[in-house]
Amino acid sequence: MSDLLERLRGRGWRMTAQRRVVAEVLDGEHVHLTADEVHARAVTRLPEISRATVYNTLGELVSLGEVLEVATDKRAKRYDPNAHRPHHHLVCARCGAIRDVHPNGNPLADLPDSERFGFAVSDVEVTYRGVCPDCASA
Amino acid sequence: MSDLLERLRGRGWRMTAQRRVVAEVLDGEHVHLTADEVHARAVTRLPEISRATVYNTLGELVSLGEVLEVATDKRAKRYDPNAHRPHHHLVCARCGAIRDVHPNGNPLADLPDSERFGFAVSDVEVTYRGVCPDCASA
DNA sequence: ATCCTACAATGGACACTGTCTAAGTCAAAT
DNA sequence: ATTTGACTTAGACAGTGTCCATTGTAGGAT
Repeated sequence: MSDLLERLRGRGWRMTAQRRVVAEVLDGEHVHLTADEVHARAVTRLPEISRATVYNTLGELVSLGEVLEVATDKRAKRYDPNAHRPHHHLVCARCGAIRDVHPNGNPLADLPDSERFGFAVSDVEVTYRGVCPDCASA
Repeated sequence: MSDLLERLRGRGWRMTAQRRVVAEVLDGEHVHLTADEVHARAVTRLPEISRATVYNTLGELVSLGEVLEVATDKRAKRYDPNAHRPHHHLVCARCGAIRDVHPNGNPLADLPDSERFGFAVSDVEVTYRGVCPDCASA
């Protein structure tokens, strides 16, 4: 994710130890942490980082389009660093595990004009639910 | 929605003034209230109804399959009484207005086995986002 | 190398959403 | 009318997120 740090610096983002740590924590595939989980992991690397800073930084990353907010469970928002390849989510109904998925077709095209109520529809978010292999065998 | 009350009574649901009021508040099409909005409206009809009762009653209606929980915005859960006709949602990105929509096709079929990660996929939820006519003209 | 200053971080208070509990109340079966 | 167990209540509590005044600092200017 050093390319992320590069991109951000190129946009005039002021680099601080806290922001670097947050970006590092978010690195990887199939990462979908809540803000407090990000904070917990960040603290192990930078003990004095505050919760407010993590929230602020996550909010900025979302505004910059580098990270997506995901509302798959109905509790906390989760943050998904995989913002540059469009994808949807598959969530385990029991344990909450989340995988990124790429369905066929284009759901946007499946919403006829008669069902758009005059909206300018620009985006669609698909959440599949099921039971993951671990929970099924338990 | 008196048919709802009938159905519930038929299932041995004990009828109380509070439950009746909650069910009445939820009546209608394109209704997607948060729990506290339901409480606010219920209070106008039954001033002493408590927040806990509204939460309990909504939870029971969800368990009974009479009302759906919807997580379209990332704040509070919303409750959708339109549980008997499957549908998805179209949300205004500015004002949060929500409409029920019925897209073509079956998104479940669009998730190939190779993208299921061994999950037993049982459900899919589609949220379209855009700008509603009111917000577009403002 | 040092200084400045605007931007960032801190931490604690606050707000919102939702859950829980103990005690009181009431619908409905008898 | 009585009884009983389910329902309701009020308020405390927990988790998530926001805000603000203060303090600290990155990075450009000197």
